[in-house]
Amino acid sequence: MIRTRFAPSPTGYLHIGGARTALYAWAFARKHGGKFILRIEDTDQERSTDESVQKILDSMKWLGLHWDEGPIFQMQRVERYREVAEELIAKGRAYWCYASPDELTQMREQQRARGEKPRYDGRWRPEVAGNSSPPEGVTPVLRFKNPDDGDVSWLDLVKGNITVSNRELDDFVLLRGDGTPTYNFGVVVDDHDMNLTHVIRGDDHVNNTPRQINVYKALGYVVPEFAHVPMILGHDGERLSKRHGAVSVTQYRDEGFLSSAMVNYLARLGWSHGDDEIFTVDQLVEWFDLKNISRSPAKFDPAKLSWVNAEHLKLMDHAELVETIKARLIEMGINTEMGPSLDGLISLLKLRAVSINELVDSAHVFYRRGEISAPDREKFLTQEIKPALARFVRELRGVNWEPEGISGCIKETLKEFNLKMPHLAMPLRLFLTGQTQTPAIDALMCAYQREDVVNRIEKSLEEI
RNA sequence: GACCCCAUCGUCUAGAGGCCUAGGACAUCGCCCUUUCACGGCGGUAACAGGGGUUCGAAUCCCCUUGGGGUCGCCA
Repeated sequence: MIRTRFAPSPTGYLHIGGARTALYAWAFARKHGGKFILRIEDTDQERSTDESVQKILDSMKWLGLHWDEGPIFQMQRVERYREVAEELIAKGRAYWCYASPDELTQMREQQRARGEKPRYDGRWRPEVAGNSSPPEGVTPVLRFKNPDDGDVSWLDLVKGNITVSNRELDDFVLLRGDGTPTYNFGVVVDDHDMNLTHVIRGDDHVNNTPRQINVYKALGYVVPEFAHVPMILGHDGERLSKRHGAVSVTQYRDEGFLSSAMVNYLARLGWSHGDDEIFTVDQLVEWFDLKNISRSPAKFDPAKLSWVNAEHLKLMDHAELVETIKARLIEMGINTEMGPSLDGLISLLKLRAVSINELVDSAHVFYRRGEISAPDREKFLTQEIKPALARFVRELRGVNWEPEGISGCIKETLKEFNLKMPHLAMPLRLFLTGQTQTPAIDALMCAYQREDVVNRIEKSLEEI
């Protein structure tokens, strides 16, 4: 049984990069009929907040990344980490270190000054410190006794073979002064206890993996499979962060993006299934394979996300879309009964919109009597076209209320008065919406009730 | 600086030695459709980072260079 997890730290919102990693772990579990577990890594008491937990949960639910177990909070498992720590001490693979933070900072500065890689020098290893007595007033941390020689290597399911020399690793902290576990320790205990078979996580953890593998081995645990997913970069080629604009998942939701489009775009960013661009969540699950995850980092492209969203808008269930827009319009205090049929209107507008918000914006002008601007009035509503409009509205009463019928009526009037299309179409657009940019005038008029259109034109004519 | 990883159009990618005169998508440009704005249709510009090998043959394998990303915390 395949078991994967997503293990965010609740120190902010769920961003695009984290969401993609979660998506891959989720899709992999679903594809293989396994379980997907959510774990909250809240051992950093300073920065973790309940608010962040809620934001992350909300984002995942919105994306449809439902978890089978959890959320499991690490802070509720501190006893367990202590227990495993004791085990490590008993095995001679962990020891207490009394070096103060200042002392360590100084040590690293000196190493850097010498051009060396900053690393703990093992000054409190039993064989180094001997029986020297601990200094007063320092609460010790527990350190892992890393092997001195040899290599650590694993077959990464995304990146292939990776090897790191133990000489590059130092004795990292397992337990902080306050007894809470550090990331590299908690992760191993949890991933083992939760029977995870595949650890799918961000690229930034590649360097932590050899340390963790050493802990697995020291404890006699089975080492899981690892798959390190490359980061998502901003347009400038640097790691995606707040200064790159919208990077939180919920922000895209609030801007009117569809979760199906978000999932589609995120999945496609750094993963491929041939030339397929637009697909559903079900297709993603069916097609998903770690082998097809790209090994290099990808740049986030908002323009393509917009295109994907527009495509999903067209694909989405129409009735559901209409309901969504209707709810939003009602929220704005707009009565959708007074005006064109929303169903028909959305059919026209959704072909040109990128997001739900844009659709709401473009739809709402059809339900309020838009003021015609002075320049538009002067340009399009001239005395010359008044007779043509008067004639047109009379004819309108008798036409077949279909785009073809209306269009025929427009053309006949144009011919009779020797006018061009804009002479009629622009005033009609203004009468109905106050706007000059609308969908095709015949289809648009058809979305309204005939009586409504006739009344509006007649009333407007009086004002010319 | 040290270590790890990566490298095909501006961007996301297809490509697992001959199917590649390198395909698709977004973006961009042009034309058509439309006497509104879009959508749509058609077409164009545009890439194997460089240098060495291996091979009858290399975008695909190896090495070096260059470039990019990541990591070096009592953050995760």
